[in-house]
Amino acid sequence: MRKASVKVRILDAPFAADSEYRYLLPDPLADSVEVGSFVTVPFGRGDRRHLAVVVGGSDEAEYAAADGRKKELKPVLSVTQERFALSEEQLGLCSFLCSATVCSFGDAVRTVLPGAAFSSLKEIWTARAEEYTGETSEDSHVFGFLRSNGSTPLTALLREFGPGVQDSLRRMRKAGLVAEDYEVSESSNTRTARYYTLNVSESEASDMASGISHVLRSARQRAIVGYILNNGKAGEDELRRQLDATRNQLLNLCAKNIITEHSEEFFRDPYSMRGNRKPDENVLSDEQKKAFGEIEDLYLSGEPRTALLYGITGSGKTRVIKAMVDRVLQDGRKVIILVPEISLTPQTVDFFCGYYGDRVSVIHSSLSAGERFDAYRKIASGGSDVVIGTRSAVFAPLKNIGMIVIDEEQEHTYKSDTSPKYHARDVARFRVSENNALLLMASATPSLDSFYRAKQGKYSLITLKGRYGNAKLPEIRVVDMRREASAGNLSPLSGEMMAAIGNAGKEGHQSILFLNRRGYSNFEMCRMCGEVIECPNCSVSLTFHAKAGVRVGEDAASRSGKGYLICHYCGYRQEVPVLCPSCGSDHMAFIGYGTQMVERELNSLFPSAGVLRMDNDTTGAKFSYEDLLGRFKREEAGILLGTQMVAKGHDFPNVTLVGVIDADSMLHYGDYRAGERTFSMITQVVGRAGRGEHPGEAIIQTHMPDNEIISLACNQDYEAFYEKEIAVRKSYLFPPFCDMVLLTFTGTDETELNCAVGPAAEAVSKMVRTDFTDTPVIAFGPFEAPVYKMDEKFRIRMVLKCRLGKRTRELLSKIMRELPQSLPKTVSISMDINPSSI
DNA sequence: AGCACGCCGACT
DNA sequence: GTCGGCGTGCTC
Repeated sequence: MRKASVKVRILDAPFAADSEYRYLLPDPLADSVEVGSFVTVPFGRGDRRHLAVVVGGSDEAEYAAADGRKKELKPVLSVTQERFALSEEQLGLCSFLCSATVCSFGDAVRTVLPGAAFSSLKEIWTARAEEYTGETSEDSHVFGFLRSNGSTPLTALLREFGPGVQDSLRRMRKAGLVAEDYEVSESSNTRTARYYTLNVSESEASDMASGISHVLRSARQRAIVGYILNNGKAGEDELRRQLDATRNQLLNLCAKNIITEHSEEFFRDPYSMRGNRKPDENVLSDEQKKAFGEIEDLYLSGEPRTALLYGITGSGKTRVIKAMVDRVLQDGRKVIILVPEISLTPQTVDFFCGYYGDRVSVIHSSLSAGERFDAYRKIASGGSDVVIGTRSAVFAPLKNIGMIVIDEEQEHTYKSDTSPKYHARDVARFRVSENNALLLMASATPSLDSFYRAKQGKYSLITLKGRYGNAKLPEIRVVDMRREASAGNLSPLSGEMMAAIGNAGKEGHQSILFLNRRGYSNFEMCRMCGEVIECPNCSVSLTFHAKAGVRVGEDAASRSGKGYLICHYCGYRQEVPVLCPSCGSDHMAFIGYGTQMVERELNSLFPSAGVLRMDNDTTGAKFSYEDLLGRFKREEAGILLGTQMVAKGHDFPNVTLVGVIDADSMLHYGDYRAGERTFSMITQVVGRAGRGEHPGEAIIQTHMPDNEIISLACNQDYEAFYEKEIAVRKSYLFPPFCDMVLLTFTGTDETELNCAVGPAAEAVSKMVRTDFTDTPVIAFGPFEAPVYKMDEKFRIRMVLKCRLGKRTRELLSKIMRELPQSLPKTVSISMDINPSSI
């Protein structure tokens, strides 16, 4: 680039200082610097070197400083990371992310590039003189250290000498005694995760863990064995975090042959082996042909368009999508297909991998950093025509995108829960308009947002009504659990449910049961004083989890030693108290039920059926989803019981019964989307039954058979549900009739947080009042977060209802820039625009 | 976030 | 009179 200077964005600048800066472009660098190049530049008073990305050129060589005087620009020092240079579209994506999520430019760059390809500059110090000729003894120590150890990263020096070392280094640099160098630290590709399994029988392990056998004298080692026994296997990270285990303790246990160490060698791309399917058999029904035609017309318009493909489960959405992918590839253009979660939608992934073989790149969460990087380079160099993956795949560096597909469009996994908190749908819309391409969203239960836009004509609505083949929607029965209770049945399973499971088994069919609550019992409570055992780090009750294979009685004494109380928010675990910690009574009761208890119930009711439980506790290890689903598909078990994860994915032709054990459980979250989520979940689960030649049946257990959402879900009537729900949203002003911004104040010191929040909220309200006298922005709060204390941090929130636009975004950015300055160091703020849950 | 400038209290 | 506390404001 032949320019006097360049405009850059500093990558690790603090949010308040995150703006465009200009630097002189020295002649020797001019040829290797382009828009999108990564460079290093001196920044701040100390002229520390920072990584920056070039966003443009300029002819000027000076700038006006804050005091109005002209100042000379500093020079660009070097060009680095040339293989990562950002394309025009990627730069645009970064700016888009910044404004859409209120994040720094650096955060955006790191999101667009593979993983943490490079995090920041590593500062390395080296002695540059033979002898120390300075004055202070501190300096002489540091100098001596550098002399004898050679070049040392600053982080290591800080560890060795403490924060004062920075002053020493600066003094000695002035005297020419030491010098720093910088290198870009790329996250290593060789990270191998280690995990451990038992090498002794369960009963031996159990004796060791409880101390009955005296093999293990250290409490820590006993805890480790107990943990692995309880979980089947355990990762090293997990053991370090949960039990403070050290590598030495683990090696010790390995040496005693009690546990075995494995390293994560099968971390490879599990989808690379998928065979080829014949590229034919995609015969569309008349209705599907019509849908395809409409979508094709939108695609051919040559303008950015969005289509919402709405069709009930089994209506063949995937076939229509496949036909469109073929159509786009024919033109030599590329396709991105987003799925909610790879391991939960294996059939979609298999389907496309089968057809397109090597031309597909799959991006999924279990790729190691190195594999992720390889996939990125393959895609960037034009080696893939189709990219299929979870939300981050929306950033795939494909050129000439013709279509982006979002399958199961309503899923909340498309919204990132870490900063920058982007929604893949928004990013997809941006890329589609950059590429004049088509955005195709598909769902059986679209989000209210999208269906509303479709109804308004902003999206083109394409509907599939028929279930193809001989598949019919299952017959649905609703069971009133209040009646069960008054008839004396206190089991989580109603008489009707038990009978149906039994019948399915007798006929050689399988059942899927859905319960959105893991663990054994919900919580432990004292009958005498009402005390509920809570997590010490979070303001939530602890859930009782039984150890694998252990039968559990009803009182605390019989449960102690047979499991743990576990926090679902931070992972904290403790033994089961037999006596109430508050009043000392021994009347401790366990309330509520989860998947573990239902599993036990099923095993005793149907001892020969075979029960597979699928929840977060049984799918911890890599590929255990695939294992469980595979075993169920091969009909090694008659009953699949699990949380949300049983609702999606595989076709199980032999499943005739689907049971929703507690349809109400999700309705009671204080979230305006609880209804939407309940509806979608029930609809999905019900759609699992009767996909083969046998008619299906669904049983829905509820305490509120008259609840409108439950009954609409039972009737599978999405449109009636939509009409009802959209009216509620309109009258209470919720999305899609407004945008929501969630502002969270987090602090470790409760008093300091509480003192700071009042004035901060007042400052926010004031900004809203002064800047927005015309457009309505309504500020609510501050109030405590639903889980006020989590992982030893306290959280207080504000909610802004507004309409996102240029000015509102500026306001939000101003809040994030200015508010932190008036907050104590222990309090931080974060912002989530249109959060997936409240 | 660093880093320097600047304006007040406990020391020689 | 000076050293040093950390409040305030800027970073091309």
